[in-house]
Amino acid sequence: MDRESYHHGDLKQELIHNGLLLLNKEGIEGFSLRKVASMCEVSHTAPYKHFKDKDGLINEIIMEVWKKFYIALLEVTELYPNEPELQIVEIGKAYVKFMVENPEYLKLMFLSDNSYPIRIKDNQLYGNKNSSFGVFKDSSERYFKEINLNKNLYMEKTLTMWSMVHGIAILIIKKSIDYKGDYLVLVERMIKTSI
Amino acid sequence: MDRESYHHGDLKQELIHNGLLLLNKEGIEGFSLRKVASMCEVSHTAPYKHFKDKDGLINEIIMEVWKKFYIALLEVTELYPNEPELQIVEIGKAYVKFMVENPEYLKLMFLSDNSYPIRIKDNQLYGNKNSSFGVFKDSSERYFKEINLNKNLYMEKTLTMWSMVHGIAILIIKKSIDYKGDYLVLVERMIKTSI
DNA sequence: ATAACAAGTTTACCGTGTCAACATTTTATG
DNA sequence: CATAAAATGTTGACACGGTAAACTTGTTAT
Repeated sequence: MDRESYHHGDLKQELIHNGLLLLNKEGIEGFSLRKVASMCEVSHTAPYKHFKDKDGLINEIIMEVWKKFYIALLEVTELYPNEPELQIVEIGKAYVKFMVENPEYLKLMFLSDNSYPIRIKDNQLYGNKNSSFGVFKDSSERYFKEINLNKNLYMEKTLTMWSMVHGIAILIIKKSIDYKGDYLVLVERMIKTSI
Repeated sequence: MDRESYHHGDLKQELIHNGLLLLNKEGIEGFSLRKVASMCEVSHTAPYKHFKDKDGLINEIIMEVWKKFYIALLEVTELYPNEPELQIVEIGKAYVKFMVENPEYLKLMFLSDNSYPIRIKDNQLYGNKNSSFGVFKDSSERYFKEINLNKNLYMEKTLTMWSMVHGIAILIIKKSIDYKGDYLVLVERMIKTSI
């Protein structure tokens, strides 16, 4: 203990921050509470004053990742306001790019149940505005309106494309696809095919 | 030790078998080599005579799961020989059904890299005959031939649909979709939309 | 001023993965 | 057939990691 003050100041945030670093470096397998604590230079049980247990910390880290993801998608849509078709393609590419650049994130997000589930009712989709899917749904439905698509097909089409982007990202990350080209080009072709 | 013979007989297979049971019961988090060993009534280090380490056992279990999956997909295609369109829909449904019935499997298969990656070369897909994707690709390409689809589109279309099925399965398992209906009906609609 | 609370630390315990050394059975070789 | 080697078990020990309990130090409120 050579901290100037006994109390740390903002340990909770620092634990989340360092936890994310550790996860990126060592993956979920190499992640341990004790390592994170030591990165913050506190004793190995200090985290328990801020999180119920290991999962408590991990869950907060995951929420952080979801937020980063949501922001990444939102940012690209804002680059092309009023061009929903372009937005859709760019969201798909941003999605894959995000996952390829942070392969560990996918595992993380995959660990916990999504806190903003997509609701389907009466053949209609309800996505939370603040969710990544919400961002996608907006663009998608604006595009469908633009091309005068039959409203009955909105749900299937949107869900199909979202699933597709979801799926292709996973195939790429999991190295289930062996492709010697730019994945983003592939994603673009796939989205345009299914649009 | 109250086994009649010192040697077990077929410990390796029994470890895989019990390991799969344990994974289904407790999930990957609750899985431990020592528990599996005790299920087989051997000492906690006996597994090391058959597997390099914990991952060694888990990997063999995962291969087992991939095999079950492949067989499940193959079986439904054999129900509808010479009806590639139906096959495609049924493969999609079987895929989702398999994952919904065994949610733990998805996590497992997701853990390791796929040993039969889909190769893309010169705008053409190469999937191993003995892989789940291979089964799908066959039906898909037969269908495209049937409807005289432009050959240049085979790759995108097939990959798009496979990704879509992949994605929807994950959305459902992860409870990212909140839908009060039969998921298989939803999957069927989605596939028919994108076909 | 001081009691209550928040946020640290130390210690201890248990479960787990894994290594090394030893035991028993089976198989191969002269 | 005998016996050495290989295969397959067991025991014991160790380090790591999660977590609970008891204790300490600082901060805040009365």
